[in-house]
Amino acid sequence: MNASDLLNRLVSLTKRRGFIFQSSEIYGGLKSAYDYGPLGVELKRNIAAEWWRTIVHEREDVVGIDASIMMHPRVWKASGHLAGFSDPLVDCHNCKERFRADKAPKLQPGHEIMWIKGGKSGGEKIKGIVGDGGYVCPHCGSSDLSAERQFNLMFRTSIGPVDPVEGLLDEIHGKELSRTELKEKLDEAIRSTAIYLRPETAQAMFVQFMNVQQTMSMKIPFGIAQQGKSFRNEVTTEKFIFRTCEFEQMEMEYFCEPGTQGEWLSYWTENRMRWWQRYANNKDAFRLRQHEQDELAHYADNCYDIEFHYPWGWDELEGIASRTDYDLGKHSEESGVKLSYFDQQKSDPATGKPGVRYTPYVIEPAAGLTRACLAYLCDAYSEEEGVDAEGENKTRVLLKLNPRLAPYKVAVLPLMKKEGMPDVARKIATDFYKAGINSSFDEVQSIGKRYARHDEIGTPYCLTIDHQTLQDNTVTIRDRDTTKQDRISVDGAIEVVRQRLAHS
RNA sequence: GCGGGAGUAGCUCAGUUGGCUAGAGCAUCAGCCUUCCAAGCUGAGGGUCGCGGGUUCGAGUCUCGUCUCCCGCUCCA
Repeated sequence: MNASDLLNRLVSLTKRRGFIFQSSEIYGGLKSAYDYGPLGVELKRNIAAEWWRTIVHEREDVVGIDASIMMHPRVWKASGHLAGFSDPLVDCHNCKERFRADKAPKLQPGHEIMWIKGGKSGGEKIKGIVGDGGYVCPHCGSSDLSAERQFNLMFRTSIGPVDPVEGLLDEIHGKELSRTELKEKLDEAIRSTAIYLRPETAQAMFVQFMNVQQTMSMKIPFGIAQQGKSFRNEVTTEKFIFRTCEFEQMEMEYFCEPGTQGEWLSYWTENRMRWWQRYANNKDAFRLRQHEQDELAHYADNCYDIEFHYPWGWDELEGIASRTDYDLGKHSEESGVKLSYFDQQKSDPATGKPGVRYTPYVIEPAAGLTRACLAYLCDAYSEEEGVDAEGENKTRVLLKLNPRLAPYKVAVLPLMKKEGMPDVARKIATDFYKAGINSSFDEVQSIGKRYARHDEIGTPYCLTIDHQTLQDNTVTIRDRDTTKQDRISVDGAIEVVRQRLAHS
């Protein structure tokens, strides 16, 4: 099976079985937006819950928050997103590539150059003059370029019931304005009420640093964690749910003493790698990649990516950045509020007096939840060749999801719709519901088809109620991966499943 | 956004040089049957062929536009 096949089969399976649907499908679909169906939402929540459990609940040094998606516009000014998210882009009329103007090869304006008309495919050699931008196309060298255009990568909307454009209309009514003047007034009017959907969850953790540290009496080193939606008006989108304009993040900001960021970066990269591998079948599908010096964001002094081997190759899953004191520093500067930490355990190196104040450094493990869904689905998808009861060849499709991540933990199946088996099964299923173990009661069609269906949606355990159940109150428990069955008592079934989940 | 490929039932697909009421398998639903790894029988529902124009006596088929998906560029978690 090639890479494209795997992705196609996954797209097909996730739709057919109620994991992932295209957004607004009946209206032709919205570009790069997806809805999580009944099984998809379970998978996504299970992954998120495992992250929260291991990052927040099992640690004394990390607490969670859930911040508003809309924040004060100055947050984005301070973070650099308002400026940094607008990059001037240029289209090449010759080879049709688009590139960033500030990354294009610089030449003196007016300088004469040669390039091959027709782009990469070759063609006629022609001469040109470098334009006012002072650069040429980095792909073909052409100077036949479009104007620079701004693409704002944050979603902008306005807050307040009054449309800012209304007031502007009154103001300019009857006035003769040039295009430039009009654009300025329009920008000003829109900016006056503009707010942005957050392009990352991180900033709230910096902005609320003092509130969290003080109310929870947190001592450095400590972390603030958050899961939630973020929005980016991506120039392009691609590959199913891999990159979408609306996406979900699981981010943690770990505040530490300056100078210790190196060891904490090592600690968290190792910790996070182990976490990803823990729920995967193929541990080798995850790898760590250190950023090159020229690849680092301006605020980072070091950064690792955890990459997953997707059907199209290695690509990003989580970034673990050493962000120095950049973020707290910027917000402190912009807001005028001191965002620092007073460490009473240490003494001031300058004066020797007890207690020292400093701006903490930050290690940020930032994972994509929607990407996690895709990665674990890719990891889980398997096909096994075999023969059916008639001796014909068949393919068994199964999602080998870790039981903790699987949408249903248990399927409760009456062997037949007879002899009261459905009633017995329904009672067992109800006990599982009450025990907080997500389970499915399923009596539709033959037992073989039901096993196959649950293999395909990743249900790790099937409990089957058969003739013997009616005699001695036992059921069989079938393992998804091996298809082996054990016979266990009905009364102990919940405990057996709990034990297996605990050890998976 | 640019270049390439694609879009017919829930899924996978067939549909001839433009020509009968658009089909198959699987899936779904109902009934019968009762059998532990995608069983059988009977029946049913489900499509304005992605959407919108155009050409034509006639369009799933030709043409234009548009939307969406996949591949490449670009960007990022």
